[in-house]
Amino acid sequence: MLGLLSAGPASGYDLLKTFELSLENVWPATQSQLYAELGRLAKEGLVRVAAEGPRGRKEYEITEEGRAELRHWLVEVPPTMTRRSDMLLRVFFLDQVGTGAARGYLERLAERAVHEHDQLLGIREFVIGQGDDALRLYGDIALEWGLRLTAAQRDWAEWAAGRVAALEQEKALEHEKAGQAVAE
Amino acid sequence: MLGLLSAGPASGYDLLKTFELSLENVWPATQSQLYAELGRLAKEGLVRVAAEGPRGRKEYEITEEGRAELRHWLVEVPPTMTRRSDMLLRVFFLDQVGTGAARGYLERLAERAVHEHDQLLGIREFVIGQGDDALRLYGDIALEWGLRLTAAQRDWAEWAAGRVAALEQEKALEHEKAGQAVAE
DNA sequence: ATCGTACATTCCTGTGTTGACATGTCGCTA
DNA sequence: TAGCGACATGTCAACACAGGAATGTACGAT
Repeated sequence: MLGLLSAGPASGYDLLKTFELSLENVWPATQSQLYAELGRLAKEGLVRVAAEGPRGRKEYEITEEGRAELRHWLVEVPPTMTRRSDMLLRVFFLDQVGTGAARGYLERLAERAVHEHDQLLGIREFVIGQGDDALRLYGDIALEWGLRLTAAQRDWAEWAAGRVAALEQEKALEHEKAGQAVAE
Repeated sequence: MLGLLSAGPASGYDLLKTFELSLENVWPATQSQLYAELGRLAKEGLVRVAAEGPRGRKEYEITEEGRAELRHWLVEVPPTMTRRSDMLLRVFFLDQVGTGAARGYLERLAERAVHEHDQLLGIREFVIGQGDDALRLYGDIALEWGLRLTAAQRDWAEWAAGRVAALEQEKALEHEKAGQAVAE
């Protein structure tokens, strides 16, 4: 929120829209959180109510302290790598459902990755050439991350489905062999 | 937890160790959560206390209902893609700190990705050839995801740092030109 | 003039998550 | 045999988060 306000003053409602439209991919937030956080930030002096508009609108702006805190967070606080992926967690237990269903799961992951990749391409077309040099660059860099991630996800899921298919084949062969042995 | 118990009975303490050792990368959990969840699962009939050992040890085992629920979750509940990456969120606001610091941030991301990649390679060496066919396969698939993710992260961060460096150059040139114009 | 929609905020409930604290047992070894 | 370290479970307070309900205002179109 400090980041968004650093680009100019906005109300809680404005910020909410921004989260829904452009930031939901990297940091979803609900309105309860948002308004609560605005209050907290105001109490800490990192933001301030700059103006009150119609409909009880309170326009917030970032303070110098807030800007300093933002810069501090950006460069000095070590980023925490996102863990906790239920998509990956399931992979660990995929042996519980047999090779067929496991392969299906991985194939669906691949499809999904392709779908998300396409959506990101659409966004890129849409935002192309908007904003000034610096803003465009960093937006572009973030988008590129999504593009690479979804591409990697697709490749991986397809590769994994292939590995499972190989195991399936192997098992089928063994089974056949065992059947022959019994027949002899 | 149902997944872990599907491989055989274990106590809360055992599960805790497993989370710390092998699952912390995809799904960290604290002991308070763990014991609370075990109680909840027992109340719902998805797990059952199979035996009581020394030191008050309670060995849990998965029930048929639990196994069914696990299978249900694995194949029918749509996986939620992990969003919320503070690493990526920062990128959006990197124009607040200037090109130098921004480039530094991205370069550190690249280093970090290389480091994590190496750690995963170490884990792969360590676990190679453990477990039966199916278990090894799915563990391997999960590990491969980490490998590909960290590799993509490194490539991306290096590429992004390059883009920022280009912008830096461009700005320096403009500045120089402006200086010349003033001098003339 | 009025009615629907978008604007705008606040509060509430339930759940997930973390971290700390409390409590106690068993087995080994100095 | 005293004590340490690993084993083992349980509880609590604080906070983050999601979803929704309640409330009201202003603007634009018919």
